[in-house]
Amino acid sequence: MPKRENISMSVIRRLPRYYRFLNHLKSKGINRISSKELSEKMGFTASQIRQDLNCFGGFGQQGYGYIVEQLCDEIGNILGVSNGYKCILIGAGNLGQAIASHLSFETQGFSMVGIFDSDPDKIGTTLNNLVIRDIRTLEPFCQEVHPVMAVLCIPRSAVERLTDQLYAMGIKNFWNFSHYDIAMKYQDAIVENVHLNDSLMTLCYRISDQNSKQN
Amino acid sequence: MPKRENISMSVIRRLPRYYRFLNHLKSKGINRISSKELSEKMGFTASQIRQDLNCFGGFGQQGYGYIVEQLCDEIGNILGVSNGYKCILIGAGNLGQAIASHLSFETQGFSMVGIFDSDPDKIGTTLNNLVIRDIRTLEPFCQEVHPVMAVLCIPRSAVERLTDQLYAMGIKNFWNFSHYDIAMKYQDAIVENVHLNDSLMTLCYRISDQNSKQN
DNA sequence: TAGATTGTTAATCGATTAACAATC
DNA sequence: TAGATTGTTAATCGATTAACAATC
Repeated sequence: MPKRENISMSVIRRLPRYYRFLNHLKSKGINRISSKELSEKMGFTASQIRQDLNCFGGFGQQGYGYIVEQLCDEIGNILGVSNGYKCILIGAGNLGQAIASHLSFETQGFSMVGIFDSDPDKIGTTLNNLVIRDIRTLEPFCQEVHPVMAVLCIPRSAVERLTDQLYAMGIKNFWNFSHYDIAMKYQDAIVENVHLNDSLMTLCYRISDQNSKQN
Repeated sequence: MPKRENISMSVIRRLPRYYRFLNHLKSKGINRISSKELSEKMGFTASQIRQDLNCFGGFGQQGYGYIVEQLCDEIGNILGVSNGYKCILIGAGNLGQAIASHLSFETQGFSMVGIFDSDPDKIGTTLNNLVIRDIRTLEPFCQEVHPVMAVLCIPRSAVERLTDQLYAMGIKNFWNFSHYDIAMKYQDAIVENVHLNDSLMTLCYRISDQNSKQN
């Protein structure tokens, strides 16, 4: 199997884009593609594409290119899209609801098995075919079901205590929408942060910057 | 004023983190901080912090450090947090609702002035104190109010036509939650993408990768 | 003044791009 | 076989880190 040794985050973050684009090509019935064609359509360089792919193995054929479906499957395997890791959602507010219903977790490598909230009005109602459970029942639930990842859609103030609890129960992988810095406290945790505020402020900077240059 | 010339995205993406952390220090009543202290608390190197800040000007005092409130204000200005750029939200589904209510746009440099959707059940109802308008009234609205940024919370299939329309009306800045590649088509657009699926798949890769290493 | 810490230049490290030999 | 395109090595570019002179 692949060579794969300390792949850089720069490469890893491009994998989903390749996967998505190859799926798109596949659905259009395209069989074969060269790194040059891919580069033009995706806005990378052909060199980078070949470098990236060769971190994991030689998936192409010299003089021919890559077979779309095969490459797509390979990248899917590398990403682990069919692993179905059990995950739970903490916080069924607006954002939690959006996350739960917007993403088809099944096809992205995860399977949502539980949703938790502390709001009595929400507990017992259903979201995305799952009952919203009382956050106080988190521990017995985890002991029985053993989820491996938690999606954190709760305010920063609530995150510290909850991550402590989750970490103690063996959940060390987080998709974190709060601004609490989990990776700083738990060095061996795998944390993927989505900082919407930061993203928005970056956009703000870029608009401001362009405006100031036009004067 | 600042030197600021072709700041790299790496630097720009760290600015919101500085801003957030300095606000936090300010709220704790801390007056002064050195790059060394900041580096330990934020997980950057002191060198990097000084390099980053000096892209925009010399905000510190030799032998003393930085005055928290002053530095915070400077970064806030650089980001343009009080610019109040008018923006509109397209798509009031789960994600759009979450975005609209989760973020206090006023304090992030933007002011939400309109929400649009095509669903008759949603049109006319209110969200975050704004009436959800018929997407067909987008053009007259924009001609009157002149928003400068659009938040796109609509499916990929709807984005192409809509961005064409928005671009034609002079809106060239986008906070894009879909997977349609706006920047590829409109070279002069400023696009901030939030690709939740990609983020999730990256997490999936990292979990899979660690698991495979433990065997 | 002496000590501390900045601003800035130089060195290192890593990521991207270019070049080309291998080979389908 | 000739042409095309990969896999891979070498060159370039950019970002991070280290070092230190300037100075509060």
